[in-house]
Amino acid sequence: MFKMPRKIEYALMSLQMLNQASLKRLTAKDIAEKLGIPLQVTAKTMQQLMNLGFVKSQEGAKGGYSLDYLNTDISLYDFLNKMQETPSIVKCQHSKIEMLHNETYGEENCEYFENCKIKNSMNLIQKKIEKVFKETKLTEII
Amino acid sequence: MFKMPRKIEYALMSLQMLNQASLKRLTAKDIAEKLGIPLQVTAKTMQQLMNLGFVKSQEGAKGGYSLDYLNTDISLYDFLNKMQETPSIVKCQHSKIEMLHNETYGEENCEYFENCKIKNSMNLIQKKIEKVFKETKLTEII
DNA sequence: AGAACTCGGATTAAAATAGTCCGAGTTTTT
DNA sequence: AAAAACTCGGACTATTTTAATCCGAGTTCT
Repeated sequence: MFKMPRKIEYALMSLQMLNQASLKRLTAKDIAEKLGIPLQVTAKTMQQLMNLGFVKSQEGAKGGYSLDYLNTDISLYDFLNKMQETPSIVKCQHSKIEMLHNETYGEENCEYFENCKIKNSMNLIQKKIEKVFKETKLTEII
Repeated sequence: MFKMPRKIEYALMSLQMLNQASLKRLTAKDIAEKLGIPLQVTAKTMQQLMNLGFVKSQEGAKGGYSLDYLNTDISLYDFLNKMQETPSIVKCQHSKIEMLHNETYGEENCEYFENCKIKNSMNLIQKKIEKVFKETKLTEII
């Protein structure tokens, strides 16, 4: 349990490679081959990173991706959020996070919410987990 | 991401209810109805908790379950392990944990292991997550 | 014009998770 | 002794989530 989605791993590994390449541009193919990740998957990942502003892209021949250093100085927590991933150990915690994103979830997101006697404890753990991700900087990883 | 399996939630909620019932025995049906969890699922959960020694069972009419206080004084981390759940944020971390259980996994459990440049950072985060679960006692939750 | 790229929607495959079914055994009650 | 009220546990099915692929289109360099 508690596995990160592969798309997050792919994103982090790709960002790391771009960071090491410094100003040099790398194509999705370059990255895919060096890491051993399927090209199509890498391409998709790069596009998402592009849309979120973590990398800059250059289309066409001689094109490729380079790191956008301006936007990498954030916490892993914020990075995950931007990648549409929210670390939430139980459903009722997830709904709280989603609400920040203006989704229409209530705490009743969990069908057991009313009779649940462990939610306070879960909330405590949730906070500690969040703390770990908030304390970790993206730049420490890549 | 990072959701706990429902079977863990069910187990914790059930243990909490048994704890509150103190010495009184509760049937799977009692627990299922009060919590709103399907009976079959609750029954399965209770059996697992029984096999692991967290609860004592009495078969037949007037039977049911009661908490085995002797075995509840452990960390949430150990509880999860016994329930066959290992909090591991990435595959290569998971393999390490599995090895403690004498499974035949290597670090190559992850196909990207060799070229992966983020595994050290992931390991650091993994350790912090583990710490949270090791510091939390089962008795604090139930 | 052609080669080498990125863009992004749509689809499909695979895996993990959750829930159900059902026959059997045990203990109390009538 | 039979019925009722339970637990036991294997096998199965459904659902959801996650991962991977397909493919037509647009951009830039040579």
